[in-house]
Amino acid sequence: MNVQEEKKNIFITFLDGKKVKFNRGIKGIEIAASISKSLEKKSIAVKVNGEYKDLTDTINNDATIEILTVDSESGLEIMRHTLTAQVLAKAIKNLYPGSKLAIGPTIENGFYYDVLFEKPISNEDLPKIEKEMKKIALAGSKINKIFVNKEEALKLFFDKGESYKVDIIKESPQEDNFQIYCQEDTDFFDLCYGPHLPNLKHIGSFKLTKVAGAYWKGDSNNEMLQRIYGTAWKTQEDLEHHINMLKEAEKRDHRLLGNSMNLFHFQEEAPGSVFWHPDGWKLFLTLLNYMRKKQNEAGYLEINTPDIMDRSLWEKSGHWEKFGENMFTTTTKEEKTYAIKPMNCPGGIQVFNQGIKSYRDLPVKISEFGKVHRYEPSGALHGLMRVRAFTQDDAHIFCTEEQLEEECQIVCNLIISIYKDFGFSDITVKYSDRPKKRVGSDSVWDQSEKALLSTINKLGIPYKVNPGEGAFYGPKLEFVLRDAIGRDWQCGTVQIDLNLPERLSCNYINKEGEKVRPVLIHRALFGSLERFIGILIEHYAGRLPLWLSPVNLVIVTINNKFDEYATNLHNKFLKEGIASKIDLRNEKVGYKIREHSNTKIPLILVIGEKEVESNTVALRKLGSTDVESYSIEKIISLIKNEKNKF
RNA sequence: GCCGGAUUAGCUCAGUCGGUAGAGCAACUGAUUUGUAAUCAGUGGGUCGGCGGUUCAAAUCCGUCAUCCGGCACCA
Repeated sequence: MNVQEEKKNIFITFLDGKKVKFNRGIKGIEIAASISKSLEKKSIAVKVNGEYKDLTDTINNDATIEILTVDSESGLEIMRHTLTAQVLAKAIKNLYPGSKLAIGPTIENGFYYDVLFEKPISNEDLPKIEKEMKKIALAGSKINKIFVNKEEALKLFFDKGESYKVDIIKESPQEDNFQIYCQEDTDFFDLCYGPHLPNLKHIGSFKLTKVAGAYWKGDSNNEMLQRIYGTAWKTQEDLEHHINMLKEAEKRDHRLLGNSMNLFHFQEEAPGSVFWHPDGWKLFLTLLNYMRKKQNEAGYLEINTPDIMDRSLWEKSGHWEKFGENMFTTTTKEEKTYAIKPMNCPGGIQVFNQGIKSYRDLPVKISEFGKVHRYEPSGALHGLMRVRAFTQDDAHIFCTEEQLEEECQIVCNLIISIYKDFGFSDITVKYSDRPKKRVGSDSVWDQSEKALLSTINKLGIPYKVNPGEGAFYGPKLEFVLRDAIGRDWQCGTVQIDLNLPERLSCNYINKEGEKVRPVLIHRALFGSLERFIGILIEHYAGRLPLWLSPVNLVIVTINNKFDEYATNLHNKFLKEGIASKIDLRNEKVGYKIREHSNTKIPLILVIGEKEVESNTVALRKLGSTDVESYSIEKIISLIKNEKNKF
């Protein structure tokens, strides 16, 4: 090959490894066309060396490429992106010419657009906007792109009155190659990093789902815009499938199930605080006792500390300054100010500080099922997931710097083994480092961050980094579980604290006979019992496994000839420690079964003539229509085995 | 806290143009004695979230507060 040719040609590598020679400056669409007519038609964008590009972008160097269609995940995302940035945005401008567009990105399963409307819109306006979007999509316009420099871009959007776009351009570090996308035969254009569909014929099925508020640039000091959410799919079938999934997920909502299972309620006089009903409290205690057992086995010592302590202690700990606005306080007649504890650590440390500790005592592991109160912002409250009063399965581990990493690992292993018992496998772990608002010196932070990072790396769990999201006193690991509707909630947590031991003067005597500071690990495994119960209810859709279920079984009679047999059986179960209910009502079996199925009792035992004659029970498990026959002894041993599983 | 929406019987919800409230389920009473997800009939049940205003008249219109819902921000 001569030099001339080398200049003219580039080599394109396809995903399957095939290498093909093309002219320098070839476009993605031309490569697609060279493969097949149908690919040319189906293609929507191209991935060049891992970067998403428009089909009309030129490729000037050797590259590995992938031609994208809406069949792929990334192709689908591009479709959603075009839908929001070109179709939704244009529909909004058509219907509300005075509105200002901010940003319109894609999200999991869909997209949103943030807009400042002259007059606020509500959910009722969505069908109208959706109709306009369909009209625009149906036109199937070609999408063209032009490049402009910063000055030109600023002028374009300034003239249009799009002040948010002007802001974005102003803040951009780039000087040239601002991409402006427009639709042929219309005057609509928008700034975008792309890529976009080549035309609107590729738009699939979509639905606008909700309107919500959102701050400009996500900063609560800025004005609030309105955010329109939508979901989009390749086909109508996919869309309907997704909507049905959402509907099913809504049925798992712990707030609804908690009501129908009679577990708890909330009321106006105590916003964010739970009224636990007998069965809910039973579940609560089952979890608490489970954790108590696990922690005893792991060498923790359980304590209990005051709920209300003097302001001075909270000032000393730093909470008063850093956490004050979230604390409930109370003042006595003598005008002494107390705080209701928002955290258990200062109390726990007072227990550690009693007496002199030797290095031989470490690590000291002190646990407390402490109920904490936090004045959470009203808009944050959400069923059991976000409350103002909750019980933590809290513990504080005091150890030497040498022990720190190993102790963190032991805790992480414990968390994972515990989540396994509840059927959680896909746990997200987040690592958060130093926030802006913090106490302690930077060298202390360096040390604690290093310890936590190396712990998680040794453990081999994949994790995400949340820069600046740590607690004010130290970096943390968070174990995140997902609720039925896909919202993430922090449950377990491991936090290193090199600050509080200093502030509250913890120490131990080392080998050399010197007083030194121990390192403190805060950790919670469920996190909050309330939140964990919320997650559990949604995870199991209310069908709690037998060992957790507040009611193990209900005995249902066919008619009142069998009352005596059923009552004896019920009493026998109770004696065996089985949570049994009995239903002797004069109702049809179907009626009783329906009712007890709705309250999610795991086992229904039906008693009729057959059972009385053969001294058996007819067992129907929740969610199944099969009926099995068991002898009394067999059913008792089965239930007891299941109950004592953990 | 912020934006939008909601609040009517124990629960789920209807209530038109402003004219003093209705259904289903549940509860209660009676009949029915029933074999695996709703037997029939009757009865009772409401300061329409609180307070204020407009009006001859307010569940309905306006204001305000509270709570809840969806997000945002916050989240030790």
